[in-house]
Amino acid sequence: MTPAELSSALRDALAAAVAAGELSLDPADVPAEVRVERPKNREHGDWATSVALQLAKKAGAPPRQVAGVLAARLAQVPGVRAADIAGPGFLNITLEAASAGRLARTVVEAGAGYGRTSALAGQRINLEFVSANPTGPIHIGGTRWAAVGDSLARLLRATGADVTCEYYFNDHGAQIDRFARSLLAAAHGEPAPEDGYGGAYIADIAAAVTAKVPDLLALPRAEQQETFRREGVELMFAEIRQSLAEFGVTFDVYFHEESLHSSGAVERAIARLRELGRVYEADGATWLRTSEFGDDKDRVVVKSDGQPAYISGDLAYYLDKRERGFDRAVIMLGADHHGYIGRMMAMCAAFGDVPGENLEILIGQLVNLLRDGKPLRMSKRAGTVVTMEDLVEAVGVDAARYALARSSVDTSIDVDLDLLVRRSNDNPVFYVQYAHARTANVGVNAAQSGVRREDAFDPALLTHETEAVLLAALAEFPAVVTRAAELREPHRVARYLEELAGRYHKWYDSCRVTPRAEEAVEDVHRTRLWLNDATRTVLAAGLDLLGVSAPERM
RNA sequence: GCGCCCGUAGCUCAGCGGAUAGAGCACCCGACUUCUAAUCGGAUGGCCGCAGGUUCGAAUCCUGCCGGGCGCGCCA
Repeated sequence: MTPAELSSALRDALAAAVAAGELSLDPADVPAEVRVERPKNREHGDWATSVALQLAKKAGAPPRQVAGVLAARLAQVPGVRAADIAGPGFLNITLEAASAGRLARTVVEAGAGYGRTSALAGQRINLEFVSANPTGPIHIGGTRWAAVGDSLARLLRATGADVTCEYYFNDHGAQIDRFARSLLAAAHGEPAPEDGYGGAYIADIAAAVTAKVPDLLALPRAEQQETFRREGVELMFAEIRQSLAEFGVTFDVYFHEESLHSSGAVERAIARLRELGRVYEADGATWLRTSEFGDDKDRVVVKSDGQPAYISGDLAYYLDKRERGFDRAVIMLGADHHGYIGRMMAMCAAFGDVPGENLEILIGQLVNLLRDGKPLRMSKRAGTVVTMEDLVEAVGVDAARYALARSSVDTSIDVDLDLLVRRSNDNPVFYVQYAHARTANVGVNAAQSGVRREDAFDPALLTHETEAVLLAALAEFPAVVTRAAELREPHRVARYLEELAGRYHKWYDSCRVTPRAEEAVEDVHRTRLWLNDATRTVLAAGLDLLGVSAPERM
């Protein structure tokens, strides 16, 4: 019996009790869905609901009495072993072992499809993340968005959404000029410009450009700079894509800001807003009335020198996404950009859309790097940047992705390089991966011992305490996936996997799948193999949602 | 000054308004004739920043403080 089935049974019991006059409750007050949850304390059964507490006032009866009515009816439901009233009015439900155990087979037969839902079916989502400027390698912050964003995309797809992952490539504007001048300076052995970029990669890129364009340094300086700009951006872009690919992250669309300017999309977006009466001219500039939509002040979209302001690209980009048919544009930004939320949401509203619905902005807090337990200050200009490549080289893709994705993006996280470099088991990814490897190994041993799933499945034999606990965790997976997708919180999957791995390890410790040498193979072994393989299925599916590998051996 | 995020065990962090607030690490004690000990069992460790409010019930929601981080441009 799955939590969903139990929830339905509870709702039916409630409705029946109302119909029978056992509860004086307005049928309209019967909740459409009765939530069941796993009690923290195992002594409180497999599942629990607080529905009686919530309905007591409306029913005009003490909570425990309401719970009693439900308990009597629920106890009649096949598969339910006991329904107990506890505390102020909780209803604690214990399932028959066989009823809970059947899930093992359900999971194995569903395979990778177990946990997939249709919660977000029909939604067309454009998910934009990383979008690091092509003026340097992806640093640690961008790496966090790569890990979290890619995992979120996997989650959204697992819940039925149609997702396009997009990288907004800021290849337009003054920063690119600074980048070009930095390359130029490096090629001539000059120090980096005051407002430019430093670091070894600048010299590397400059050398690569001069190697590619042989007589470059003989050209007029302005032409040199233009070539460095064009070729440098191209090389940086290739390097970024390469790093992302090695990190296991690929985007469906790499969107170039430049194209918005060259295609006239920026002008069209501003013209649209002008038609809607959202812009005005003042002080020689063109302004957008964002303050009418909750922003602190109006924003300049075309500067008095005639150049489009940065936000104009965002206007055009947002409009472009909507015109491409996306219901929702979801953008992940670092905390240092949270000041944009107001104007971005106002822009969304100015177009006549619904902020928070058509446009969703996820703000992630920053990553603090530690070395020897001390904060490491990063500076792009000084070249003291820890890049995605540095991190991967130090700890590997799996550990890096897992470490960055297992915490809520609302929290700034500390990543201690020395800790991760040590490759110690401080990193929970090993704990989870090891559990998966163990399930695989158990499978191999079972096969060698002649334990075969297809010979028997008798869920009534899964009676050990650790089995009930493990099964309950497996049952929760679809709800975890759905909730993680809806809340855009991939870290929930990681935390769940750690919990599941722990329960598996405990079960492994007390329940053998393969008999000892002198023992015969029995149905209990065969049935446990189903449970082992069900756990393996969920661990693999969960790790996949995080973009982390599920090794067969470690 | 204004805005956003955070404040939970020694450390890093979980915790959809529910029961005795959890995990990993660190520290201490135990379990390797093992289906892989990268594991498991046990012990220790908490004014959930502070003060009010809402509620049958608050770490969770609201308000105000305190502390930390990050932002508040005709930069990109």
